[in-house]
Amino acid sequence: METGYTIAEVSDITGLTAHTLRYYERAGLLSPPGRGSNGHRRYVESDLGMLRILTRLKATGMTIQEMRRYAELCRSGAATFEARRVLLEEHRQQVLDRIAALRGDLELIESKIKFYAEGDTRDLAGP
Amino acid sequence: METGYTIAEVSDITGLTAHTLRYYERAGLLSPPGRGSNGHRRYVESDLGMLRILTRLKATGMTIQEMRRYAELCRSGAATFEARRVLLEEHRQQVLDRIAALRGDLELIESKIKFYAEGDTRDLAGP
DNA sequence: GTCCCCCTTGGAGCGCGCTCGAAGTCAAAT
DNA sequence: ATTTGACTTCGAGCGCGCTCCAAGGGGGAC
Repeated sequence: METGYTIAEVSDITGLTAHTLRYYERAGLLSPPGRGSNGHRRYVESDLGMLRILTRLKATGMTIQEMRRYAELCRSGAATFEARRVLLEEHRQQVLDRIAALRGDLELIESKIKFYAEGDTRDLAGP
Repeated sequence: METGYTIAEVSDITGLTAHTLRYYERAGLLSPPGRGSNGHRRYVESDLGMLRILTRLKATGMTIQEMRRYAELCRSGAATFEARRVLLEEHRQQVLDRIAALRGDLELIESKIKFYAEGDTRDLAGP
């Protein structure tokens, strides 16, 4: 038995398809993993750690480009800790801003819901 | 002077390009507006009202397909008030769920920020 | 041997939501 | 009369993030 995880195992663990995992590698989000004696990819724990944070970044709206930038910093060693922190803090702020914007957008939607709930035929700007 | 707004005026008001406004019409989000004597589109207040809600729906992640469904209900008259309310309430819940998910995703990102801020070289799962 | 299944690569294709370009019409200004 | 400029239609093109396909290899079970 070889050490590490096959692409299928990582797919099961992360919920990403094998196709997507190879795509992430091509896109520079994931450093090319080692290979087993049969030439198949063998992923290790740190790959899983990277995928965990990448999926959170993606879920919060980070683009592939920005994720690549983060991944590049990670590959450049501990000297980039500060740059990574800054990058993540900027992203954090963007997410907070987006949550605030969503709340604002919800207000109009909720006023519309109220309008429909009241069956209010008075004028409230058509649709 | 003809009544209503030209496509350029609506573009200015909404921030959507004229191209996008025509696209929304093609896509069934906006009922075809009236035309001036020169054949140009003349938008009216209710079109602006529709665009206001559409932009909020879009900003909160609704797809064009779903917006078309809403627009179709709007075109079908007051009998669809209840259906529109249900549609908007379902969307509202999805947005609330998404906000909650974003908050959850932020937690991992923030733990990572903390890790980098402390320059903590102890093991905390690699990248 | 010969199934079967998982893996490999390279490259094409897709759905979304625009975005743009070409070619033409019309009205007002010069 | 010509130029300018805003509008019209139709259809193609684009960037993103996958998603899928074809063709092939390697290894275990029977």
